[in-house]
Amino acid sequence: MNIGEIAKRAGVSRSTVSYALTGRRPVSPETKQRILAVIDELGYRPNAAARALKEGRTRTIGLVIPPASTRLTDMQLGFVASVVDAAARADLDVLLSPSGGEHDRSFERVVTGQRVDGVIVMEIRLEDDRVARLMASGLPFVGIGRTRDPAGMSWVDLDYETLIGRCVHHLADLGHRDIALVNRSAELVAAGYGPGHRARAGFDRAVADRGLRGVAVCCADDAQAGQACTERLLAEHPELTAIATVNEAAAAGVYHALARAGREVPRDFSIVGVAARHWAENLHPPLTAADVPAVELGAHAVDLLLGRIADPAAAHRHLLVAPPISLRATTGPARS
Amino acid sequence: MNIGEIAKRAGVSRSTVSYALTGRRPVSPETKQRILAVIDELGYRPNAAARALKEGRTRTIGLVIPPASTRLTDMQLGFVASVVDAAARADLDVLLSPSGGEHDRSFERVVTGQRVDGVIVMEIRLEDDRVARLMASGLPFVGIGRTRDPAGMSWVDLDYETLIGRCVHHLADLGHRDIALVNRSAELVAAGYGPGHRARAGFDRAVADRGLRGVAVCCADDAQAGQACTERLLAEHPELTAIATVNEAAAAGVYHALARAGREVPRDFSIVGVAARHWAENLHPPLTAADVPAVELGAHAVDLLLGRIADPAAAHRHLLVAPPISLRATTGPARS
DNA sequence: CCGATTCGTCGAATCGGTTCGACCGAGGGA
DNA sequence: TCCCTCGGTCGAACCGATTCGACGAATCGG
Repeated sequence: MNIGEIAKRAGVSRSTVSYALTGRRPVSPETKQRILAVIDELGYRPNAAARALKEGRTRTIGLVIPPASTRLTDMQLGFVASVVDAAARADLDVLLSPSGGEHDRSFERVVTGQRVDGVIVMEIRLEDDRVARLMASGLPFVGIGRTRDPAGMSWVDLDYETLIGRCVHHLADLGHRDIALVNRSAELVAAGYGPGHRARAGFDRAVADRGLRGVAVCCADDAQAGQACTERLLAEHPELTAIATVNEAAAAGVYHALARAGREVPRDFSIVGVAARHWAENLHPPLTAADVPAVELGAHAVDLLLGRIADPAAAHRHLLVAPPISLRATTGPARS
Repeated sequence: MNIGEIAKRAGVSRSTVSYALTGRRPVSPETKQRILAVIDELGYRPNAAARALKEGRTRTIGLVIPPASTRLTDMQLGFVASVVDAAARADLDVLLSPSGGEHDRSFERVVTGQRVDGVIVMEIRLEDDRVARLMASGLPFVGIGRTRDPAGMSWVDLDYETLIGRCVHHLADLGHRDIALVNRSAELVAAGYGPGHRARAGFDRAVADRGLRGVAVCCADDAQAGQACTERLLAEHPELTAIATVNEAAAAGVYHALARAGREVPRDFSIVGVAARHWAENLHPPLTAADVPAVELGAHAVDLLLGRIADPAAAHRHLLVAPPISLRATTGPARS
């Protein structure tokens, strides 16, 4: 089932079979026909390893994901799905590499074993070893997320700073004066997780700009934490009338805590966030939120990566998106 | 940066470098030391394609997932994560292949291009082309899920029939006489999706065994559909006092419809299901459910696959699990 | 009508590893 | 002392593709 077998059965040389398949040199119609017939009959496919060895590229990209121990959020899942999808459209395969935790052998294999033509890295920290490692290795890569100083890399990212700013302005426009930010988990923020820091910065700035009173808290990524966190918030700051959140996994808990506290949304209390559209729509009532365009970001990341693979010396590019807030059912005027 | 370069700098032949690395022939301590020093200095890693070509195996497994267009459920995500994790522990890489839809080129590449040593296939249908294709190809594979007649394959699966039977018995024990099954989507069931069919069969049997009145409906995989579906159910069958469900994504909608209908859970109405633990615990109130042991199933699938790769002629094995129902807060005695 | 292209094909080299057979020297048993 | 074994190493073959140089035949321009 290799190219030699095909050549023998078609009565030609191995190189002719290769040329018939790649079209890189002319082959007579009759010969080509004969070769293709044999290939079809035997179900032959070129051996990927042999081809990769000779061509020096694998037609595979790596996708570096957080380790399985940390559950993927709905948003992250959206990135994975869209990257896989976009790669499939470009006839690329995707090799998964959990990084962080104990799985750094996997990351090393992917980076250094010439297994992939390029890498997409998710969940980038403000200071990120993996980015440094990739830069040193010279392997083309694109970040979904960016480091503190991303000048030397290509990336796509959500503009959390602007996004949360918009959320705050939206609430301020509705008359809210006392608002809270429910951020991602304290561990993530402490570890230098970019979205956490940027959301905080955007919140602080917008609150100052509008002369509001703001309180920011961290919250683990699940509904229980969201509930506990909101209950504490309401107890310590009864004057609050609105919450902005970047923690989609906690949102259901926020709702629940408000309901138990007798605050009806959006009549007594407003919530606005950043979340996957699917997620926002499935909450009750549907969450007013900036819808994360995961499909667009993932596809763009693949595009950028293909560009870097084609020309590793080209200038770096990036995409920073700030999708508009979709008005759903969780924000309303502040009660005076 | 190839083995020849290492050999030259260490002053030995290429084969000696290879033996020093693999240990398949003795190498003197001094020589080995020298070689390792050079390797360390240059950061050399064997080229994966060359090794795969010569050895005839890739140290990579394929994971065939549903196409991105169909959102992964929390449970499916759990399988993916656990497979990736288990594979990483065995120093295997995972190649993702979305199958179905328009991405069958990806599936073909994986199966036929000798890119992987074996494949794990998720979301198997009662009649499944991919399984037939894999059997014909001779590539080792393991199903997460199984066909109607899975004798010729290795697989792991959840015993939905038993599981739903247990749910029904649990409800019957609590005195419920009129119960409904909220199944997966009509499209999935029509397409021969095993869990849908087996859940239905288990429901029907248990209902008959206990002399209950049961009604089974299909429901799309999201909260909105769950709500609509439950509202219809309550309108058409006001006598219902309990729901059993295998549709974790719809559960939040079921809750909401019940709340809007003024049925308090578990006082007026009971719900029991099959879901990821994480999911069940994050609902309010926490769902009484059989917790899907995704980690165990995924790890076992990888084990089975490694077994088949090691000995493709060995007898097929499988694992059918029916985890016990975790009592949480959504079932109570029927009000008489 | 002849030299220069072009077409169609072949053989051989190559990619970077692993592995087999062979060789040399040292040590052990008879 | 001789022969055999074994440790340690080398050179060459091989895995299955792509690609380069070469070569005969057909075609084209002048």
